[in-house]
Amino acid sequence: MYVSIMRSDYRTPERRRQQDRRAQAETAMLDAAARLFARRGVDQTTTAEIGESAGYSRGLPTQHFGSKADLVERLARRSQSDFVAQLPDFDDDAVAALIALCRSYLTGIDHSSESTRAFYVMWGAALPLEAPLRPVFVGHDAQFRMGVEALIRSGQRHGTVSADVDPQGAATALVGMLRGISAQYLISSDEIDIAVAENACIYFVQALTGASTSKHEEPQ
Amino acid sequence: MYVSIMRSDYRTPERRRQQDRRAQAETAMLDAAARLFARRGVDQTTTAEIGESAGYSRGLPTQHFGSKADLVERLARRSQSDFVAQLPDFDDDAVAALIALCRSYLTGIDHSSESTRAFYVMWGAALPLEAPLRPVFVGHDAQFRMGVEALIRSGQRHGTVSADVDPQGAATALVGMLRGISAQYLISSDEIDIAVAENACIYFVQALTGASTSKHEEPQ
Amino acid sequence: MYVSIMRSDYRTPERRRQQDRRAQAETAMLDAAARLFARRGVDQTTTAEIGESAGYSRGLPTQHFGSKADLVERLARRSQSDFVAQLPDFDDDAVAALIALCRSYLTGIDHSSESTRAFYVMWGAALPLEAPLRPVFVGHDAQFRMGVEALIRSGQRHGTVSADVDPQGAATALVGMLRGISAQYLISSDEIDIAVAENACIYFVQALTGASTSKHEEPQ
Amino acid sequence: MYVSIMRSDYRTPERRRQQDRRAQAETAMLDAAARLFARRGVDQTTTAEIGESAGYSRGLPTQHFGSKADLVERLARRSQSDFVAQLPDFDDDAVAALIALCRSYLTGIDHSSESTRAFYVMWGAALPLEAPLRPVFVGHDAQFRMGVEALIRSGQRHGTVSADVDPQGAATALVGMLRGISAQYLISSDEIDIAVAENACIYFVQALTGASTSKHEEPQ
DNA sequence: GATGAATGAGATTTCATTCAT
DNA sequence: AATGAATGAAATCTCATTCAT
Repeated sequence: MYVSIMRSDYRTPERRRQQDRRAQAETAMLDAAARLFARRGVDQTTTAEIGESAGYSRGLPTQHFGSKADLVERLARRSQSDFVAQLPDFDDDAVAALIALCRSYLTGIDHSSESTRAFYVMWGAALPLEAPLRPVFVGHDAQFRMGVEALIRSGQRHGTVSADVDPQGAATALVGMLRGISAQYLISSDEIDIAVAENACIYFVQALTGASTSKHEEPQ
Repeated sequence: MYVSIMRSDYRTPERRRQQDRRAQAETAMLDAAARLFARRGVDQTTTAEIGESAGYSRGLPTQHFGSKADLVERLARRSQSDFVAQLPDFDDDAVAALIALCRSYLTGIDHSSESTRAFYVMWGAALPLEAPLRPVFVGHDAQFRMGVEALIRSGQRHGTVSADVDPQGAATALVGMLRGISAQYLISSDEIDIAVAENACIYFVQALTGASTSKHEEPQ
Repeated sequence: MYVSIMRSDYRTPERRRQQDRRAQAETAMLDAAARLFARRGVDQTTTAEIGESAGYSRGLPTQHFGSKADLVERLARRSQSDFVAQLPDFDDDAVAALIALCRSYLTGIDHSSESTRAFYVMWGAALPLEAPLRPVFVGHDAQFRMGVEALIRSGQRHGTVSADVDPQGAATALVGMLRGISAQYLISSDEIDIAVAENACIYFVQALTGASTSKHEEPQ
Repeated sequence: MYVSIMRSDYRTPERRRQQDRRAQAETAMLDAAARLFARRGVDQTTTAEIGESAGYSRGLPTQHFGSKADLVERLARRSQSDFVAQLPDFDDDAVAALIALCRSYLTGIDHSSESTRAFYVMWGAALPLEAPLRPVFVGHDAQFRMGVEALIRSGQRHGTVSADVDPQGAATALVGMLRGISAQYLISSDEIDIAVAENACIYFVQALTGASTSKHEEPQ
C-alpha cells in the first residue's frame, strides 16, 4: 500500500505531464496543418511538413493521429466547432439575430485567419462525390442550416418574419449566401469588398420581413 | 509542279485527319478528367486513369497536355466557358432576367451532370492561397459578378431595381447565393431541396425591387 | 521498251533527288546530334531534339537510323574519320612529323568546334565496361596509336629517334598526352593554356631523340 | 533531474546508432553506385539498382541524397579525394617524386578497381559543356595540376629540372599523359600494356632534367 | 521520305507509413 | 512520447519507338 501510494504520487503528475505534452503536441500539429492547408491545400501538404512546422519530427503526425486521413478529419471537426460557436443566441428578434450572424460571419472572413481559409479549403475538398471528408461536412452544413431555419421559424412565430417565407429554403439560401460570399472573397480577395457584400446580405435578410413580396407569381 | 500539287492535295487532308485525331483525343481526355474529378477530386485522380478512362494509353494525358497541371487548367477554362454561356440576355426587365438566371443555374445543378460537379470540385481546389488554379477562377468569378452587376444597374436605370441597392454588393451576394446553394447541394444532395431553395432565391431577388427595406439602420 | 526508257528517264533523277534528300537529312541530323551531344551529352539528348534541331520532325532520327544507338554509333564513326584525317604524312623526319601532329591536334582543340567536343563526349561515354560505344573506340584508339607507333619506328630506322624508346609505350604515352590535354581543356577551358601545353608536348617529343635518357635506373 | 539524466544517457547512444546506420547506408550506396557506374555508366544506372545493389530499398538513394544528381556529385567528390591522396610527398628530388607519382598512378590503374573506372566514367560524363559534373572536375583537375606544377618548380629550384621547362605547361602535359594513358587502358584493356606505357612515361619525366632539348627550333 | 499522334516501358521522385531506438 | 531511418507503393513525367497517313 505504501508502495502503491508512492507510485501513484509519483506517477500521476508524470502522467499528467505526458498527457499535457500529448495534448500540446496535438494542438500544435492541428494548427500547423491548418496553416499549411490554407496555403497549399490538403493533398499538397505532407505529414512531414505538418510535423516539422509544428516543431516536432516528420513522423509524429502519423504516429499521433494514426493516419493522415484521421488527422484531416480531426482538423475538419475542430474547425467546424469553431464556426458553430459563432451562432448568436436568438432572442425575440430573429431578424436582428440573423443580421448579427451575417455580420459576425463575414467580418470573420474579412479578417480571415489561416484557420478560416483552412476550413474552406477542407470544405472544398469535400465536394467530390467520394470524398472521405464529405460526410463530415454533410453534418456540419445541416447543423448550420438548422440553426438558421430555427431562427426563421422563431421570427415567424413572433411575426417579424413573413409567413410567406419557406424556412428551409430561406435557410439554405442564406447559408449559401454566406458561404458563397466567403468563397468568392477567399478566391479573389482583391476584387471583393466584404463590407459592401455584407450590406447587401443584410438587405436581403431584412426582406424576410415581407413588405415587398406582394406578387411573386412563379410561372412553371 | 505536278508533283508539288499532288503533294499539297495529298497532305492537306492528312494534316486535317491528324488534327482531328488530336482534337478528338483531347476532348475525350478532358471529358474523362471531368468524370473522374467529380468522383474523386483533382489530386486523387491520376493521369493514367484519365488516359485509360478516355480510351487511350496511360501516358497520353501528359504527352498531350505537357503536364497534369496544364490539363487541369485547360479543363477549368473549358468548364467555365460552359457556365458563362448560361447568362441570359437581359431585356427591359432585369429582375425577370435575374430570376431566369437563378432558375436556370439551380436547375442545372439539380440535374447535376458530372461536369457541373467537376467545375465545383476545381473551384474548391482553387481555395488554397497558393493554388495554381486560383488565378483561373479569379477571372471567371469576376466575369460572372460583372454580368449580374450589369443586370442590376440596368434594372436601376429602368426603375425596376431600387436605387438603394448597391449593384456590386448585391451581385457578390447573389453570385455567392447561387454558388453556396449549389455547393451545399453537391455536398449534401439528400438533404437539400433545390426547388425550395430556388424559390427562396427568387424571393430575395424580388426584394431588389425595394418595397420592403425602408429603413435599414445599421447599429454598430 | 519505249515505256521502260520513259520510266527510267523519269525516275532516275527523282531517285537521285530522293537519295540526295536522304543524304542531306542524314548529314543535318548527325550535325545536330553532335551539337547537342557537345552541350548536354549523349543520354541527355533526345532523338526528338535531334530531329527538330536538324529542321525535321521528332520522328525522323529513329525512322532514318533505326534506333538512337545506331545514330550514336554512326556519329562516333564519322567523328573518328574526321580525326584520323589529321595524321600527317610522315617523311624522313619522324620527330618533325610528330611535332606537326601535336600542333595540329592541339590547335584543333583550341579552336574547339562543337564536333570536337562531341567526339570527346562520346569517347567519355565509352569508358564504362559495358558501354555499347566502347568497341567503336577500341578500334579508333588502336588506329591512332598504330599511326604514331609507325612514325616512331620510322624515326628509329632513320636514326632520329633513340633506339632506347619503346615504340608501343611511347605511342600510348603520346596519344594519351594529346587526349589528356584535350580533355583537361574541354573540362576547364578557362584554366588551361593550350599553347603552353603544346610547347611542353613538343619538348617531350623532342626528348625522343634521346640525348637525355642516359641512365634511367628504376628503383623498386 | 533524474529523469532528464536518464534520458540523456538513453538518447545519446540512440542518436549515435541512428547516425551510424545512416552513415553505413550512405557508404554502401556510394559503393554500389561506383560499382554500377563502372559497369554501365551514370545515366544507364538507376537509383533503384543502386539502392538494391547496396542491400537497401529502391527508394533509399533518392530519400537519402535528395536526388540522383546529388548522389552522383557526392560520389564524384569522394572519388576525387581518394585520388588526391596519392600525391607523394616531394622531397629534394622532384624528378624522383614525379616518377613515383607516375608509377603509383598507373599501377593503380592497372589493378583497376571498379572505383577507379567509376572515377573515369564520371570524368567522362563531365565533358559536355553543360554537364552538372563539370564544375566538380574543374576543381579537381586544377588541384592535381597544381600539385605537379609545384613539384616541377621545386625541381627547378633544386636544379634537377631544366629551367627551360614551363612548369604550367609541363604539368598540364604530364597530368594529361596520366589521364590519357589510363583512359586508353580503360577503353582498350586488352590492347594496352600499362607497364610499357609506364616506362615511356618515366622516360618523358626524365627528359625534364633537360639534357636533350638543345635545339627545338619551331618552324611555323 | 517525312510527319506527328500515340504507345508503353521505365525512371525519378514523393510520401504515408512502419519500426527500431 | 518522440525521433528519424527505412520501406515500398504509386504518381508524374520522359522518351525511344511504332505506325497511320
